[in-house]
Amino acid sequence: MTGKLNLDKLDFQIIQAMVDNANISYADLGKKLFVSGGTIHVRIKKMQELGVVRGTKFNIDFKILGYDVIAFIGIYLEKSSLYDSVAAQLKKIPQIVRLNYTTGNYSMFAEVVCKDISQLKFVLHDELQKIKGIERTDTIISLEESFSRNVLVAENEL
Amino acid sequence: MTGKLNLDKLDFQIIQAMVDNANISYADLGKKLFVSGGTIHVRIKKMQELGVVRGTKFNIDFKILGYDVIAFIGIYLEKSSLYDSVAAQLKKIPQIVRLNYTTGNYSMFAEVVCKDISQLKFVLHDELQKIKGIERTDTIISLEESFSRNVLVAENEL
DNA sequence: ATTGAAAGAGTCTCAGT
DNA sequence: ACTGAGACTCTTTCAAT
Repeated sequence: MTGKLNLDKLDFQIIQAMVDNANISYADLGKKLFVSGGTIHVRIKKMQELGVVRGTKFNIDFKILGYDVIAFIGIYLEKSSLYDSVAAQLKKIPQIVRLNYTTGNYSMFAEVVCKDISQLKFVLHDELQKIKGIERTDTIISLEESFSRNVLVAENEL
Repeated sequence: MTGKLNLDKLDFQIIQAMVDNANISYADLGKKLFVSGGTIHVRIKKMQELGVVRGTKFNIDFKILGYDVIAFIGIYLEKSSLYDSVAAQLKKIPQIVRLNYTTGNYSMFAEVVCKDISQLKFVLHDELQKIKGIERTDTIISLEESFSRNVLVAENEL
């Protein structure tokens, strides 16, 4: 699936430099990596065409905005064939920001972001209980996020 | 903590427009929101000063790069006072991209991103077993990510 | 493939409202 | 607080290597 991407050291260096902060200019990044700004541009264009670079995103501090309650919900389904139907219903709940189909302790695993505990309670007691096909759920509340980072791409290639 | 942020409808509209794709220009975004490009600029500058907007990030498709094995690890500690020491050791494992201190089924909850199952096996069997203070772990492997999105900011304010 | 420079587009500032 | 225009910086293209 990954096909022949043929990325070299410079490509990975560009990804590493921009993945957490894309504010540096091509000219400055070129200086840092000992190539011209034009080369940085060509490489990024190539990676966009390959689909490796999808674009840029705003980096928002949701905590400051008041969204500081994070919880994980492990979901047991009555039958695993109910996955698609339950997933569609979970997607309608805006506080659920991520959903994975999993193997191990749970059939599905969701991440929830809320403004406060009462909103979380609402999601768990009101929204989730409405959904048919869920046998039971385990709630894991995050008291603190120790760290969150991107996978370090090409540890070996550099 | 969140203090008086005093963000209005326009600020939230800007966040919503830029959080998933920050490539639109201030002039074009201004047209869409019926204000001038200069106003968009002032608002974003204000939100950067407030710390709400941290900057921009490259949006990378890690799956295309070959990082397509995602797993979650629930960790039981021997004593919860070991949290800081265990967290410091987990941070040294590059495949662990996120760690939360949790209440509920587990003491800690980690997310792992690997290139393949054998790399995951290495993290679980070799790296994790070395760490003192971990009683046992549950591994939840993601077979498929149904969706992943940002929290919808200010559902009520808009 | 990379470079350096020119053209085009975007950001940033500011005087006026 | 918003606007529009000018100054400035960055991106993008391209001929030359």
